Amino acid sequence: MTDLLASLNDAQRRAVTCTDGPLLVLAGAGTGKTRVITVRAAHLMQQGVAPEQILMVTFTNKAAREMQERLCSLAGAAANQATVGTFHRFCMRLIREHAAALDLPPGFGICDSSDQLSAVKGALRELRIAETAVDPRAAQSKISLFKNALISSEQAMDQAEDDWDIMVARCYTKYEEHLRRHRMLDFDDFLLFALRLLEEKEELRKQIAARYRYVMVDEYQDTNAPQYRIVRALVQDHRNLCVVGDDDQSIYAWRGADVRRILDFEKDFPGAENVRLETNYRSTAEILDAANKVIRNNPKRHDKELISALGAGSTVSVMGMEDEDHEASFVAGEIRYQVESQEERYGDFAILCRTGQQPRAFEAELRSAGIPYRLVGGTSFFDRKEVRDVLAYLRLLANPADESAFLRIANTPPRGIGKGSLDRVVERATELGDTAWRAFRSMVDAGEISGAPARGFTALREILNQAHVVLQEGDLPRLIQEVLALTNYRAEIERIYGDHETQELRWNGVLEVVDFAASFQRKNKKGDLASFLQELSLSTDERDKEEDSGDQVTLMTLHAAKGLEFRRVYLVGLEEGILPHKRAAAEGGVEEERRLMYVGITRAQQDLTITFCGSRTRFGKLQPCHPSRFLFELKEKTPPEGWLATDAPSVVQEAVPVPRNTKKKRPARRPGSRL
DNA sequence: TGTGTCCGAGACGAA
DNA sequence: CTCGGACACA
Repeated sequence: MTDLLASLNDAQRRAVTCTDGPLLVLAGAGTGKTRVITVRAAHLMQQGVAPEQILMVTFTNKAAREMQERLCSLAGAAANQATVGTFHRFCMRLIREHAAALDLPPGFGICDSSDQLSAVKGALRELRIAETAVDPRAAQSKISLFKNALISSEQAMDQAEDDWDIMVARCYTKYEEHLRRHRMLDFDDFLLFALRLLEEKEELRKQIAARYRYVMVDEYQDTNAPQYRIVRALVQDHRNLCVVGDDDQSIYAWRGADVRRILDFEKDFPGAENVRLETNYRSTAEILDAANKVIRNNPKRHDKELISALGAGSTVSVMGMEDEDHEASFVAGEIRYQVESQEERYGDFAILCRTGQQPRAFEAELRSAGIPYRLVGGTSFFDRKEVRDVLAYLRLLANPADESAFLRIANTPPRGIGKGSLDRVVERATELGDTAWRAFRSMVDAGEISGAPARGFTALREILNQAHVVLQEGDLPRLIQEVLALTNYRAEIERIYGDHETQELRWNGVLEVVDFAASFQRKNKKGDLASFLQELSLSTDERDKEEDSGDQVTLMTLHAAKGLEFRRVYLVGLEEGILPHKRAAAEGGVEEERRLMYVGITRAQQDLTITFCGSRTRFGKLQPCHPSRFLFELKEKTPPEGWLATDAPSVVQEAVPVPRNTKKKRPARRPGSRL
C-alpha cells in the first residue's frame, strides 16, 4: 500500500494525489489511464475514505469488471464495497431503489433491442405508416438518438423538417406510449429516469449524492447528455469529480456521445485541475508511429503525440489477402506458428474487426486449426431462441403486461394459438389500451375466440397459474425448473431439432439459465424475479469470465476492444466499406471511423499486423474490394483519384499484393505492403 | 391452425 | 448466404 505512488510517473502521481475538486485527466491510449483511476481509488481509501463513498462509472461491463478486479488487488477485499459499474447498471439500481418516487411499478420489464423493434413496428402499424416509408430500424435508432439527446417527442415533432421526420416523431410518441402501457423501460430509459430522479427530487438527489463523495468517470469522451447531467447532479454539492478520457478514442457518437463534453470540462466545472498523460507504456515506437500517422488526419482534436516508453520494436505489417478465407487462415497460421515455436501463448493474441459478422470466417478457421479462442460480444447467449423462450415465460410472470414476452410464448410450444388469433388479440388490446393478455381473456370469455385457440389459452393460463404458485416461494431456479416441466420444454426442443447433438446443446442453454438464477440468488439473498430479469438484461455473457483464465485467442470488434491490450494484434478487414464502414462514411462519420482505427492500432503492445482482402463475400456473392484509405494514411500517401467511389478502378487489383499462406509453415512476412 | 417453401431484403457499434 | 415474412397447402 505504501508504495502505491512509487510506481507512477509525475503526471500520473499528480492525477492520483489531486483528490478533491474537479479533475480532468486527458489520457492518450496506453498511458496508464485505468491504472491511474484505480490507484486513485486505492489512494483515496488509504487516505481514509470509506470504499462505499467511492463511485466509479464506466461504459462497458468488461471495463467495470476489470476495474473492480484491479482495485481489489490494490486495496484488498474492502474495495468490493466501492460502487463500480456501468452507467446503465448504476442507473437501473437507482431506479429500482426509488421506483415509488418515480411512479414506476417495482417489477417493470425491460425492453431489449428486439422488443424495441417490435414496439416501433407496432407503432408504425397503428399509425398506418408502411414499413417501406419508414424503415423500422432507422426509426428505432433515431428514437434512441432523440432520447439520448434529451429530446422529447414533442420537441422532435417541433423540429421535424420533412415528412419522414414527422412520421418518426409520431412513431416516437406511440413508442413511448407503448412502453408505458406495457410497464417497460428501454435501455435509454435507465438514464432518463435516473436523471429525472436526480433533477426533480431534490431530497433524494441530496441523499444519493451524499452517499458518493468521490466520483470517477472513465472514458469521459463517450458520455452523452443524460450521462453528463447525472454526473453533474451527483457531484454538484462536493465537486469531487475525476473524469478520465481521450478525445481521440471517442467512438460512440452514434449513441449520442458528444466529444465536446471532454473539451468543455473546464468550462462546465470551473477551476478544474488538468493533467495530461502522454507517455505510453503499452506499445512500441513503431506501433505508436502508425497510430499517430492515422489520427493526425482528424482535423478537430487536441494535438498530442504518444511517446513510447518501450522504444523500438518490430515493424507494423500490412498484408493483402485474396479473400476472407485466406485472411482467416493466414492469421490462424501465424498464431499457430508463433505458439508452436513457443514465442507466445494463445492468450497474447487478439483479432480485431470492425463488424460483428467478420468473426465468422475466423471462428471456422480457428476451430479447424484447433486453436482455442473466445469470441467477445457477438450473438450473445441471451439471444439464443431457447434462452429467450424461457426468459419470456419468466418475463410474463414478472410483468403480465409484457406483450412481446406474451407473443413469444403464446404458442411456444404449439398449443393451438395461431397467428390469426394473436393478430386479433393485439388489435383489440391496442384499441382498448389494454394488455394483450387481458384482451385475450376477455375475448375468450365473450366467446369471440373459441375452439382450439380458446383451449390453448386455457392451457397457457393453467401453466402460468401453477408457475405463479411456485413463484411465491421465491426460489428462482426451482421456478424455472417448474416452468420447464409445465411446458414440457425438453420435448419441444426434441421436436424442433432433429439431431441429438443439437438437442443437447440447446437443452444445456436452458439449464444455464437455471444456473444463472442460482448464482443470482446466492449473490442477492432477497433478489426477486423482476430484479433478476433486470440485471440479466444488462449482462453480457458472464461465462467469459470463467474462461478468461484459459489461454485463448481473443476475437472481437473494435468497440469491444477499447481499454484492452494484447501483445500481438491482428487488425483485419482494412477495406473501404468496412473500415471506414460504408454506412458510417455515408453519414459523414469518417473521423469516428478513423478513431476506431486508432483504437485498434493502440491495442497492440509488441506486434501489429494489419490485413485486407482483394475480395470479400457479401450477400453470398464474391465482390471485389479495395484497401482502406487509412492504409494510405499509414504510408503517408494519397489514394488515387476515384478511390472512394463505389466501384473500384481496375488498377486496384494489381496494387494488392496477395501472399498465399500455407498452414504448417510460417507464412512469409512482408513488412509493409506496396501500396 | 400448423407446416413447409419460396421470396426478397439485408448488415455498424453496446447496454 | 441467412433470416424473417408472406403465401399455399393439409
